[in-house]
Amino acid sequence: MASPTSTTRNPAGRPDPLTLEVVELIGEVVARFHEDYESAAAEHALTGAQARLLSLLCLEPLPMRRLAQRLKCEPSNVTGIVDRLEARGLVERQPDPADRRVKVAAATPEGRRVARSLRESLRFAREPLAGLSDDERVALRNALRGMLG
Amino acid sequence: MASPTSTTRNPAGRPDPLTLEVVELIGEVVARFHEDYESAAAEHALTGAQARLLSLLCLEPLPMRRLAQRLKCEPSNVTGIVDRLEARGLVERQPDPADRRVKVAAATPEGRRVARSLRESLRFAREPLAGLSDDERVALRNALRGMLG
DNA sequence: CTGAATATTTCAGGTTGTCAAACAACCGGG
DNA sequence: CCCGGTTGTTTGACAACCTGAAATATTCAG
Repeated sequence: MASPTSTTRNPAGRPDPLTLEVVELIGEVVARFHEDYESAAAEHALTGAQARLLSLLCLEPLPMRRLAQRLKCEPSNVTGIVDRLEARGLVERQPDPADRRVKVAAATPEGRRVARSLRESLRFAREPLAGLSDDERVALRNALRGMLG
Repeated sequence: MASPTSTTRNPAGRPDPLTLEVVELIGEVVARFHEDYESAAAEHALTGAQARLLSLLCLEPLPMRRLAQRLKCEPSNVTGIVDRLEARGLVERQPDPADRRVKVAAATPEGRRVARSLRESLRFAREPLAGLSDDERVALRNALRGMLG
């Protein structure tokens, strides 16, 4: 379809050096991101899983089932995580008037406060991003969009 | 020091929309990366932690202590992971002739084979990267380098 | 030689994750 | 209406990961 001689197409067969380097770099960024996320969560006495779940619930209340889908894990696993957050008053289970089987998990005001504080303490990508010029940030955004699209 | 009116500098104070979007995008890339890594590991009957440790040992044998440093966890944790890999013949503990306290973990030939197969099955970043042009890949590489520098 | 420091392991305890089974509630067809 | 199948949540048993403290063995400095 495209370029006559080389470039642009990279069929999984033989990874070119550029792609390899980018993969390597992404690996490092992922590692740092995770590190920072975990330690920011720990500063708020949360585990990574608890922080992710709480952040989700701060956007909107969700039934346990949907929560499991978002977190890509089994619903039975979500039960325990919500249990622990509920025991600390950061989350509560509400009955769903439309379907008495489902329990909707929602962040409490305290939970939202903790989540906000958590979000603000996340320097993970902000700090390294500060070292980039606007042009570089735009290029980065476009490349990332392309990867996800 | 730098730009007169705006751009380039972004002191953590007020995150601009561009930075916010990039942070969001990085979050998604990180999530996908992790997903793919875990499932690639699972295809080889490895957990994520086991896959990371085995990959490290394929570069060079390492004492338990250093392994813990690389994995950013406690040495007592490494004991168990190496135990399980050793039970499957993928890793072995060797005595260090220079210091009888230390045990050096090394990948076995079988371990190296599994690790190679694992590495090859990692489509995580390769596939999304395939959708990018060379120019975009170069821009992405430069931005990532900038973030890590 | 003695005592402090280091490398590894063991143990107890907590969190995350899976899977199978139980239970309640919904829903559609007789 | 009621019955059977499906769906949402929880519970239980189990494995892995992870931490912290204590035990053990070895090194090293004085």
